[in-house]
Amino acid sequence: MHFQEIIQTVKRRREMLQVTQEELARLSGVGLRTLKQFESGKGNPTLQTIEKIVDVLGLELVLSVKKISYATSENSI
Amino acid sequence: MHFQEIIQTVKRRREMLQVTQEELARLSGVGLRTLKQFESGKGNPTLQTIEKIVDVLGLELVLSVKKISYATSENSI
DNA sequence: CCAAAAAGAGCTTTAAAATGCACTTTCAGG
DNA sequence: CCTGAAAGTGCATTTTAAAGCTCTTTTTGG
Repeated sequence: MHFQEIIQTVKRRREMLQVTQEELARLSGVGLRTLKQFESGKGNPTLQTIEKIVDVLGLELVLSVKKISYATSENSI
Repeated sequence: MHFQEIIQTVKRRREMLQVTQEELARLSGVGLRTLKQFESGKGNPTLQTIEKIVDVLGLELVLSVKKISYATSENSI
């Protein structure tokens, strides 16, 4: 899952749960500025920061074996 | 997947592939010191740094919905 | 339409990550 | 056993993340 995909997933999840950035920041104990930077793709947060954020969203970061991507067809998840 | 689990997974994968820390550092373009810090649990790398490392190991970071953990039985993966 | 909420963005300071270098300790194989 | 390789660790410097504050722009709902 590329960086951008992680960002989009987090953002969508937050919107789906109807949580504002400010609320998520507060609930996760992460700075609002940090969250904004992350969601806008301008940040590069540490693992611990990301874990805090995704935890509140009921998500988790998982390591898995990379999916094989075929040259011609890039089937989205 | 908690921080520690991610660390252990990366380390095990590296060992499984019989790659030294030095080689992995080189192949991933991450500093050797950074990798060592990470594997020893003393570092807290950024998302981009982690992605570089796991990429070389044929792994990827994925966001998934958190698994429900039952109170009494903590079944490992 | 309008006002409040939410998101976007600039700025600055502090803390921490990244990393090269050198040295020590542990491990593995001959 | 011994030696080289690999891993562990201290240190210092540079770069970057974290985050609070403020202001601007966009969005939303009445």
